Amino acid sequence: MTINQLEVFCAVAARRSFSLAAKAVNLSQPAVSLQVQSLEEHYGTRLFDRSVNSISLTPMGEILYQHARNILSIWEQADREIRDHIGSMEGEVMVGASTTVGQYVLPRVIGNFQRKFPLAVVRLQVKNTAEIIRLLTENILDLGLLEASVDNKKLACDALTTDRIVLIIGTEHPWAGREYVVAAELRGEPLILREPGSGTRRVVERALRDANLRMEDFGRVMELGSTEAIKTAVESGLGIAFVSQWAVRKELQLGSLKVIPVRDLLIERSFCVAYPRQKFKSRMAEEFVSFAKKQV
Amino acid sequence: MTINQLEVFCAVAARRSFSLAAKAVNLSQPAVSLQVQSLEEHYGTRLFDRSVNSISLTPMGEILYQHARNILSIWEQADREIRDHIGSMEGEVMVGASTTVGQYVLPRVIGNFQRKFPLAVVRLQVKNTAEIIRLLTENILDLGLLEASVDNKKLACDALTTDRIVLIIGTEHPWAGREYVVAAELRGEPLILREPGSGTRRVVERALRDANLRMEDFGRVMELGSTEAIKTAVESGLGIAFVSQWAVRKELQLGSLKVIPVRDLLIERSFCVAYPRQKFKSRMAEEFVSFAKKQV
DNA sequence: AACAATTACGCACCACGTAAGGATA
DNA sequence: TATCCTTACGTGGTGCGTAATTGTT
Repeated sequence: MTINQLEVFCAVAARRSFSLAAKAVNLSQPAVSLQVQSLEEHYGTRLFDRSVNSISLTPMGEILYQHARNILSIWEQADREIRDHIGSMEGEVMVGASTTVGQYVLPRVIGNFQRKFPLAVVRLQVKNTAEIIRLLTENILDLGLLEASVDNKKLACDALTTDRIVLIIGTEHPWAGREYVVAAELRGEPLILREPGSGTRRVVERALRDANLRMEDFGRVMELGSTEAIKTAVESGLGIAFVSQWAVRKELQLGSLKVIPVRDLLIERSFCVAYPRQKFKSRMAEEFVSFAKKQV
Repeated sequence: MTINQLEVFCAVAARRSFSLAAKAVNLSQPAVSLQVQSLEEHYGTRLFDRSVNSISLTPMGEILYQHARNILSIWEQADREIRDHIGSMEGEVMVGASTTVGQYVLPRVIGNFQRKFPLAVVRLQVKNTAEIIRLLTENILDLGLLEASVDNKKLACDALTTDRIVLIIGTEHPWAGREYVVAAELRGEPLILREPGSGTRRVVERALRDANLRMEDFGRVMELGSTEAIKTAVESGLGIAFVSQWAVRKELQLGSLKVIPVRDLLIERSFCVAYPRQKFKSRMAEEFVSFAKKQV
């Protein structure tokens, strides 16, 4: 038996009408009928007297109505208390994040998290992946959000969402009108890359190698230390670049950059949350992990 | 959310073990896990701390546990009270039944009904179908159980169960070893029938006519005024007869009669409950009707 | 290894909405 | 005819058990 069924039953009992109750609980009239019937079947007796013009509770219905209202109020009370308790939870979470995640994804997650846990203190460190992992194994961080899964016996690692690395070009670029390009066309184009050691660079290099493209195949190859710098460079027409789709949401809205699909080059990776396999240092850290996982 | 889920949750909370709880509530361990997970998802937080060796309630789990136990006890209380009320209902039901139903089906139904409503007074009149219908239209009876559906504007009529009319023969009959016979073989056999006006006789005659068999095709055609007399006659080898399957349950168990399927002759009819379309005279009458319908 | 819990998967059932079907004024 | 409730039916979602997997002692 469902709490919902009790709600529907009470709605009918309170209004003495199936159709009004249906509107009140946002169900179709037949659905309400069936819910009540199912209750009646459960008790093996009618709960409502269906006279045509107005229905009324049978004695058994009256009994159930009293108790059902009690149950519903307790249920709502439990709901309130649990949410109150959640809202009043205090605690500190030490979160580490690698660059792209920390810059473009985490702020939103932390914002929503603070809304759910107003008293939580989230301390964020944006470092490169290796550094984050070190801090995690030393138990200085509670959890880390990374651009690739880690393989470390001491750390658990769950996928959060898949990130796509897209090719961006300036609006003046000859490809600006194209629907897509193929990998071979990239030869000779001036390519802008992140510095070595960047997670994004590693996955881009690997994908290009898989597509039989080498660094020497490109025109000028330029290295910049931040994604923001790369975007600016591409906007200025200095070349093309591969960046996370998360990094260019604003620019796409503004129209200052264009994304061109490379038909035979799909670069994807998983954003992951990593945390010590052992028990969490604080419940808040645990909440943060499960919360992050639900943020898709 | 289901009451059942709360029960499962409480079972886990009380035993601090998923596997023990699973046994206690007769569910598989994974099912219990899923129930709890669904609750945890509903509240967006963990309700149990899963340390390996013993699980414990989180503060939120504690809150829910308190309330859930309340809800369950109210739920059980409602159940008890409703059943008590049902058990204490008084009232009189005037039931009419035609012969076969009244003799072989109704006693069991009334027995079960009395168990559910110990204070109910059921008055039974066994009459022929036409008489029952008359008493119903005159509002002398609350409801009638008949061997065929009635078509009467003042009466509602619901099918209860389908009755099969079977061919019975004595144990000494040459067909006694046969698995089945075909309709044509019936020619020349001495047939024993109920008196004209019997519901059973009408449906048998019609079925035989549909199978191109006429009364003249049989050997001696004998008429007896009761099913009991017919069975005795068949047991004595005086002939074959068609009777309701309900009428020969005991004889089949005893082995004093045999049922031979007639392969190309399936005689079926519906046992029906008929009652005035208007409101029931008493709630007990209403209960009897819905009760009878559930007795399959 | 052994035990406890979770995830995966296939099946069956159930709840819902739409549409059609009474019953009553 | 109009209103209200019930029945019929197709679909999507959910609960279940079995089996495989993970994680811990």
